[in-house]
Amino acid sequence: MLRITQYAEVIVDVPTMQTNRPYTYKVKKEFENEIDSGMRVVVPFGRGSRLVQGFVMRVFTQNSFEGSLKEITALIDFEPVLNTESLELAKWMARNTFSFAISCLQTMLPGALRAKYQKELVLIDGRELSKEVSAFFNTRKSQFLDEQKVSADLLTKLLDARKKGKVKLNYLVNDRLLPKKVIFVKSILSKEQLEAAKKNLRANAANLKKMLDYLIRHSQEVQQTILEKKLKITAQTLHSAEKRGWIKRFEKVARRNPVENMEIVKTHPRELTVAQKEAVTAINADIDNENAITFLLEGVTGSGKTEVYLQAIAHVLAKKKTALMLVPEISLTPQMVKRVIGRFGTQVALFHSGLSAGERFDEWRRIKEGKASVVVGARSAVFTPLENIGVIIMDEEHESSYKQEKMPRYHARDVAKWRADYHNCPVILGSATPSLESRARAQKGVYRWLKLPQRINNRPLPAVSLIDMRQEAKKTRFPDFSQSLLDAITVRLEKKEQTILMLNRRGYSSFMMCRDCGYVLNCPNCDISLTLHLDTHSMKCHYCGHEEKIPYICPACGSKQIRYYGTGTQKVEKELRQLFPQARILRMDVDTTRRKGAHESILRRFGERKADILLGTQMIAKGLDYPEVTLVGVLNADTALGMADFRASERTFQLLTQVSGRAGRAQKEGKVIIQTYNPNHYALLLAQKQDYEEFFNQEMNIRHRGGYPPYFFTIQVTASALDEGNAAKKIFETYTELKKVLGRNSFILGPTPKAIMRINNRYYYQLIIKYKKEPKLNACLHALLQKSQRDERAGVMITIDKEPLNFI
DNA sequence: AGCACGCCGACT
DNA sequence: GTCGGCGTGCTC
Repeated sequence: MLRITQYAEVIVDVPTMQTNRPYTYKVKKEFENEIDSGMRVVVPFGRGSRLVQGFVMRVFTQNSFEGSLKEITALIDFEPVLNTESLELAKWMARNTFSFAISCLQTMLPGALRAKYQKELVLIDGRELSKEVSAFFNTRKSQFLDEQKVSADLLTKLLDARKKGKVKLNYLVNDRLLPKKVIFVKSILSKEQLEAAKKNLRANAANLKKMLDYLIRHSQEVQQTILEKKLKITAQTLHSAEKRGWIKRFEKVARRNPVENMEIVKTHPRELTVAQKEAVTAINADIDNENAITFLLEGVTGSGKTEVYLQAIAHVLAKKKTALMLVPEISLTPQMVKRVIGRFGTQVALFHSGLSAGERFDEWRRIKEGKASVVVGARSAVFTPLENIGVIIMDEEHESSYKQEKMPRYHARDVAKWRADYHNCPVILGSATPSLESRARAQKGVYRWLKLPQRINNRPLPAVSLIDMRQEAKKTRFPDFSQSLLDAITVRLEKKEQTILMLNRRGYSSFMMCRDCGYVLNCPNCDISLTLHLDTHSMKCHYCGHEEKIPYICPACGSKQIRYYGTGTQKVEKELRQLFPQARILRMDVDTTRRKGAHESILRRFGERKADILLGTQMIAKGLDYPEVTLVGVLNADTALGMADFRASERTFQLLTQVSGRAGRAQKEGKVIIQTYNPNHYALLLAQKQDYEEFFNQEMNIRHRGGYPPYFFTIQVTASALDEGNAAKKIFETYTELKKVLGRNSFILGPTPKAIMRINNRYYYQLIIKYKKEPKLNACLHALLQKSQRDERAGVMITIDKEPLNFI
């Protein structure tokens, strides 16, 4: 019988421009019936044929590659981890975001499925080894090599031994996949035997007795940790019971449940307002017609957008389809999660960065196996392998966290629309303050525009006052608090109502400066001042992580007159405690929420009214709904306005509108106090009035005059190098190249050095292309990247960011 | 990324 | 003469 040789196109895990294309491999006979596209494989790559992970993109029989082919070493998966849709999406994304295909493929999988490489040194000839090398092997035949842990001296000796053929270097590809093993406990005695054992116990063996009592009552197996918690006993007791032959302990594979300890209350569909009903009807019609259309659901805070989402999801589920709901990381609060799970139960899968690698993997697997039909998650959830999607929802669509800031620089909104096209289903973009881009598209009829103009029960919007801090700051001893805000807090404390205080920290930090000579402590690697951290008692660089002691003497002039400028949450907390010693204060910022679950626990405590004041950064602005909060204070509304970014007003308006919505959500009337140094700025005045329409009009005018999005598309090209001159040279070369190609209706801003020109000793230069229509631009930029491969050798890197959100 | 090849200077 | 520096090219 004639056998046909199979070949496979593989994308290898070598993230560089040069290797960013499929390579053809021969498929061994033994894999012929197993191999499929979307599987991960191990392949030999490069001259040394080191083993790397790869993704099979295509299996075929007609090979056109002329050179000699290597064989696939091993299949990592029994079945594909990526389906056809994911592979197609990855290809599209790589092309559209100027990213490596391998990076796109990797981001679609949970981290646990990403390859981990280990280097193994194998001893071949043990004679005449140096002392250090012998000590490294320490009688073993092979040893793992971690370059980070081995001294530079030993490393050269090891590599030397390798060159002499005494030692061989192997590359191992491991899976990080880790099914969770849980220890279970089960009694192996009968009730009678247990009773007998209990009688023979010493009188003071209280823990053993507790355990025997439990076992007598419950004969089924139980998880060890749960038993320990329930009976307040330790593993010690269980070990001793095992030794006595009462119980057996054994391992089981378990699902990690991210909402294990959450109390879920069943929720029911709510009565809809007229506007909500109209929205649901319109959406459901397009769900039924399998229309890949985009809706913009614009509704003020408290107008019931979530209920619209939930009813659309219910409609989809009734049709035996699935639903994807994207939420910003920051508003994936327990409140929101409870509401969705309360409605749809165990078919909901959660997907966000707060989960451990194991939990993420388990949720991903549930989705893939079709055991979850609703996915709620942050940005990366847009890639979850749901099949037969009936609706995709993106809440708070204006949120900048939907755009990934590192390779691949995708926007979840674009991916959502791509998938909606693939599945023929509608997308719902929801927001109280839509991005100008989306709102403009709705106006032009590109999106279907749905509005929820009324708050539920016609609750009044809270009264918002702007406080001019230019005057106020002079009056008080505490420059962060105006008298009006202090008075308002005092009243809430007396009435036992709650207060939320927000500190806008974007582009803002507390730094150290010498009063005598003006010296500012900067990072040695980056062009940025170090930030004071009171919890670790150190000065840290937020870009490269550099950390050093807090200076008490000026390093420049030796003066002791050192001051700390800027407002950090820690400093404000200290001031608050002085001002209101009787108040219970909770602080929520990156420092207090780093630990897993800390975020939830702070919010829960506040929700249980265990604190009077919640002080935090932007992260408290969204999604919270506490009826007892009647005062919201924004300490510094305008730090974002000071930034040279055309989106500054938009961000400020969105944030203030958002945070104002936190006050007075129940019966009690809410009050919002915004402290600002720019009380006449239109973004602040219109946020005060909660007038999105007027803000949209004014801002669009400004964008039109300045030639900014949404009137123009933008692309940012960055060149970076260790040597400043090389980076500058490259960006000017790029500029000249682009000038040749661009039409007369397109513009280039720059080239300029970036605002923070040096990060981790690399210098950054950038230019921004503004265009309306440039059909050849994509191809041109790809050619540019292709050509700059040679410079990459010299350490000059080019990155391209389509529609960047940060221009600095 | 990682490895080999090759072309230069400074050493046994 | 050869050892080793790292610029350049290539990986199915």
